[in-house]
Amino acid sequence: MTKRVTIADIAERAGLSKGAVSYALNGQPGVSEATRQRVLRMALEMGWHPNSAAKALSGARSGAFGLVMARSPATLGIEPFFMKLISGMESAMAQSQTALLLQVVSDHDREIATYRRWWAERRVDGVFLLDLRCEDRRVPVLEELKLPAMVVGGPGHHGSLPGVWIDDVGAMVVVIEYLAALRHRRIARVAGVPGMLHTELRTQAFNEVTQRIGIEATTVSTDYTPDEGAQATRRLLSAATPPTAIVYDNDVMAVAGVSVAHEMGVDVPGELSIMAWDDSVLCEIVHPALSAVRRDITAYGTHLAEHLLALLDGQQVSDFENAPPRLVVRGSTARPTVGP
Amino acid sequence: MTKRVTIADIAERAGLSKGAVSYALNGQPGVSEATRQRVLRMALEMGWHPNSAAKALSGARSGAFGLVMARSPATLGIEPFFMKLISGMESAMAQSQTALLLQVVSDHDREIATYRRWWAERRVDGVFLLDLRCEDRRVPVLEELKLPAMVVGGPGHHGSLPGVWIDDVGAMVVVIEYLAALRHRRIARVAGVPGMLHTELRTQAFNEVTQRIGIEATTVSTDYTPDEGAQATRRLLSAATPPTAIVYDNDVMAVAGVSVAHEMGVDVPGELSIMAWDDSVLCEIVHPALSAVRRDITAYGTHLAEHLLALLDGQQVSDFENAPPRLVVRGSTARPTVGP
DNA sequence: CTGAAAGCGCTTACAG
DNA sequence: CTGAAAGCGCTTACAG
Repeated sequence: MTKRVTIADIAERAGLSKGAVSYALNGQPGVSEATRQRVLRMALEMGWHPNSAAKALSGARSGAFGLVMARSPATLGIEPFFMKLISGMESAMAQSQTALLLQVVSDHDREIATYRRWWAERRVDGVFLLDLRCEDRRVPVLEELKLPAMVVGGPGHHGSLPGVWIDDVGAMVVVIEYLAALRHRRIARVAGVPGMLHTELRTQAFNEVTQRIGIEATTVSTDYTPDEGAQATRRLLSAATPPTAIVYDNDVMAVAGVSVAHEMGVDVPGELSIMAWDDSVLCEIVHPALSAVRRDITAYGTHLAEHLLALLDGQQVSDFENAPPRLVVRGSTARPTVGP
Repeated sequence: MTKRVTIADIAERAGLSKGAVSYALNGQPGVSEATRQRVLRMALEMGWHPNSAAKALSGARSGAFGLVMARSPATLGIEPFFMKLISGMESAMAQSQTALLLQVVSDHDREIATYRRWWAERRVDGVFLLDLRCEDRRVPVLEELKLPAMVVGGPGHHGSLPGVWIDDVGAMVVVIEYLAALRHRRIARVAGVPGMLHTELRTQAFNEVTQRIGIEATTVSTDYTPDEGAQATRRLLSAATPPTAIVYDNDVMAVAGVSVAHEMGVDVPGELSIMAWDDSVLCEIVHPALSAVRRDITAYGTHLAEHLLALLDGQQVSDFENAPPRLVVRGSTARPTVGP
């Protein structure tokens, strides 16, 4: 096991040319079925795996997809979202022997530089674009490079690149209608980073549905960190007529919100209902456990990878909407006990 | 920008052979300084980047390190540890144009299969081995493959592979002595997965120091999930003489512990002090904020990558101990108000 | 100091 | 159905 086996070794042992072995191994026409079986058996026996560099160099694919995460060190790793997404991607990629190249950068400039370098180096066959913005400089770059890409987000604002998303608008409607049915009349929203498409879609839906139902609505923007989530909560609860329900744009800010409520002596859910957006194990471990909008992130990742693989196979890939989110009700939401 | 630039293009433009261009680009002797500068300028102008496959195939490195995470979907992504570690690794790898290949698998069998495949495919130049166990089947496999590897953990039990670790034993001594100084006399430990080296090292240190000081000690094993952390806490607090302090092996279990205390009406820190092991933003967002053992995980990752790069450069790489952890005291630890 | 050539391990037209 | 050969884009001894 100290030397790597090549197709030349197999060819020699089988008494064939390297070309014939290659055809056999790749299921190409040009060899008899008997020969193919013999070669496949030998390759397995000898522990052959294709040299990824040689395969890539001879025109085939590099066998890797790229994922760049542009985030500040502070927000890195606190949301379970990304590991789940990655895990879902890989379960689809494993079957086609595709690896995942991960790069963490500080901003979009470096992210774009990474795409250009990967393209020039032929490092990856395609990429996943995270955190789509309404005006996203990265989209035209990927279009220009003709680097196959799947956008994590939508609908809209992803140019000619195919997008995969989850229906945020519908979920927001469900959330607000539920809270309204519980007789909440003042609802606030602690939103994520402005300019991100899903933030804007949710804000727009929030505004529309609250206006339609006749609910007093407030939105506060944050950078997704628990620190800003806590500050936003303090500000909202310090108002003359504070909201009786707050909807947070992620799980960690909602957890921070519960802590602020404790700190200020505000009863959850008696005086304040709290709703988290991505459901996660975090929502279950705080007290009270948090009601949340649950999305199947692993399936999201799987769909993204499947579509990117299809794109490379030359198939027509269109946009795709995942299964809609579900509302998971736990102890943090209830009919308010304090009158308006 | 639609066609990739190769050294042949540069050679033609410069009126040189491909070999000369290669020497110039790689800082090898064999070209005059003037020629080298001219070639470097041209390469930059023309947007040249080496084709990673060609480079790898011609005997050089693949330019990638591999990281396999063997975890159940349930525990995936809840600890900020890994993203921080990865981020630290990449900051060192970026300078040497090395990419990170990430693979998520379900168990060690698949992890080992991944190492064998990566080796045969020449996919990676080296790997990082996570979650070292006392009896670790993966170590002899990497030794057999002669795949350069850095072990995340130690000291000990990593065979001939170099390890990088943080002093868990010393940290445990500091933690217990601190709690003892606060007059805690019954301390429990909610430990991670048995068989993991750092779990065993901490347990051993916990037993030794509590015995030396004369403290009543209990250890409960878990799988690191908040669910088991919560259950362990309930069991400990239901005892006839419950502990007045609990040390948890990660942050999410400590947060779960706080929730259980709330749920059972146990005052933190009055009746129960809670200490988390890895400090993270989670510890800051709960109420009360958690005292914790803080380790510089990003630096940990950076050291790991630096050492693996050095190993590939043929340097003598020995084991390395990171800067010791620090005790960060917040609101969850105090002198117990209830007598023993 | 420079050029021509072989080789890395594959794939793929092109002849037989 | 099969073999011999060129080529992918680099690196690196080997001659000049």
